[in-house]
Amino acid sequence: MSQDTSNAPEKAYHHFIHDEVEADLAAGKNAGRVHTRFPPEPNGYLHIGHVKAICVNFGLAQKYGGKCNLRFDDTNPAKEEQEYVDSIQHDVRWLGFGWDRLTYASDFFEELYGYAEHLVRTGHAYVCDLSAEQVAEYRGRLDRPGRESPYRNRSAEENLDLLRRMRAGEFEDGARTLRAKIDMASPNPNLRDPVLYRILRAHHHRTGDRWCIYPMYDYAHGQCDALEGITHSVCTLEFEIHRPLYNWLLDHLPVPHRPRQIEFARLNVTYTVLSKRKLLELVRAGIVDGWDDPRMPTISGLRRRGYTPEALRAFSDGVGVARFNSTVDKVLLENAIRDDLNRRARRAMAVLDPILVTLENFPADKLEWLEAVNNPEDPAAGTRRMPLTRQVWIERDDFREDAPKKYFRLAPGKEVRLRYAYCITCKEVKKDAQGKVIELVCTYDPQTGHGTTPDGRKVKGILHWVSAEHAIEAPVRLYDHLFAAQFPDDVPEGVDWKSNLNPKSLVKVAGPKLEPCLREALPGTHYQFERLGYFFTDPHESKSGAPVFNRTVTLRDSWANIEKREE
RNA sequence: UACCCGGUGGUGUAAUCGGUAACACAAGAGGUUUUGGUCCUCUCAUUCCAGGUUCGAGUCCUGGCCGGGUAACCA
Repeated sequence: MSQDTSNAPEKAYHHFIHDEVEADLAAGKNAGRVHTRFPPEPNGYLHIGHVKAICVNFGLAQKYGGKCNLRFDDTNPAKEEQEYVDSIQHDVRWLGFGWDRLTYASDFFEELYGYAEHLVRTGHAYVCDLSAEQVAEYRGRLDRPGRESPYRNRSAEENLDLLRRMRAGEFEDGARTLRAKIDMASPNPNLRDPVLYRILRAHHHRTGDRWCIYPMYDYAHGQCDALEGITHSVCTLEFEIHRPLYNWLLDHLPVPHRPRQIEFARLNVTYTVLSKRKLLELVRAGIVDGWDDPRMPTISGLRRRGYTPEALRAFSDGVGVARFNSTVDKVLLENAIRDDLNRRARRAMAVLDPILVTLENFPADKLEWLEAVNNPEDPAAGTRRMPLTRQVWIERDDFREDAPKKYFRLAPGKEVRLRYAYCITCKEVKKDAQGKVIELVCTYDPQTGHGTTPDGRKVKGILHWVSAEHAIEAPVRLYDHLFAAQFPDDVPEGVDWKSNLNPKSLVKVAGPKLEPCLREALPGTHYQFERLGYFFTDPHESKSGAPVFNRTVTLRDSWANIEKREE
């Protein structure tokens, strides 16, 4: 099992599945083996919810010196595609995990079919001629028992003949099914003679047109687990009610091994949706720019946004594993990436909404190079030099004509420091015809280099800036969460969940002014734009010498909190 | 309305055989700081309710209340 260890070791954590596994180990089960599997259906891209499932399954294998398979649950050819198979493998690897075996449920179609004949021969399954609607009707309701199918008591010989003819393609799609013979009165609907095989003429991404009958998830999953030697089949809570069927099948089949299903609560995160159906809808409707749009909660979207495998894994470990459905605050995800990038991202200056500052006592022909630290958290990152000239850009938000009480940035008559450079005092405000501030005339104090002041006066405000003469421009995209509502799914009857989309989830910055060193930013590089946030050069759209910056996440902004509170 | 599962601070998780509520994030207060970032310190719950067993209950029992899941020839 491979794992990226480029970062600090992740904190050890413990959850109830560890207890279960350890109890099995202590009881001497499975000859001390631990073997899990991550079983995605290749019908969409993996998202942050899968990150948790991946970390749990591969994590279990790592912790107990076991193995973990990647298994594609491809029993429904109508929905599954090779594109998804490829993206899933790529995402799992990128997250830092390597599987023991790569399998497909379809690898076992022949064995699965053999087991079906076994069930027929032993009188535990029958071919049913009821239509889908009739099956549903015969199944009864949640609070009412079902009725037995009139085909339930066919002889084993007849069933075997019909099953073989189903496989041979003698019947129309949907004409018959193979059903387990269990209990139509069971309070658990999964046990009311569940369908095991359906007739479906669809081209399968791996088996092509070899089969016209396909096993249902419930029938395939446990048997695949058994055939792969899986010891702990970890899945989400909604499969809990399927466990009796999972066990019933294993009880009635000559499987080589006995796996065990354990369920945990799937992950939910605020300000996003995590259902594949909805994500697909966003992609198909063109609301986002594909599965890897940086606003998508998909692994590929997060990657393009600038999230790192380490941050995603740390987030996953941090949310814990339990049997209680909960929704995690998205700030946990944001903090995970801030924490990681704080340590590794190089700093640079970028002014996104510029105002021109003219330093009236700075000679027009003077150019001064100032040393700036690349990463205060990592001395090995070294330093760089920034050019200072008579005119510089500063952030519009760093100037107020009428400064609020606790505002210690620039205002008329006030003094601030230009980071790594000198202290400046605002002398004059120039506006255009509409009253918009277009230029600030300031003086600089040449005695205030290197963070000092000659008289020891405190200058609290520190601004990022870029030389107007040297600034470069490049596309900068500010991403925010895709939905404006904390729980986008939570809409009243008849209201479209898409009405909760955040209209400002993507803002393209008009004329950013960037520090010249950023021109050389390579695709796929993390930066911190000081005082603003972490940015990532888009791996697809950046070209050498022409970077495109995606905002991964803003920096924590305690000033914004103060200002909000003061209102 | 049936069956199954669950309920610990604002959020998410902890708490060996029942032994006297921990951690992270958020929020608030303060300190350090040439990023209002980072970092450091402090503050913030009698564990859904009611009974019961016990020297002792978040952990066990009973009854309520609340939440989630389940009626695809989807996974």
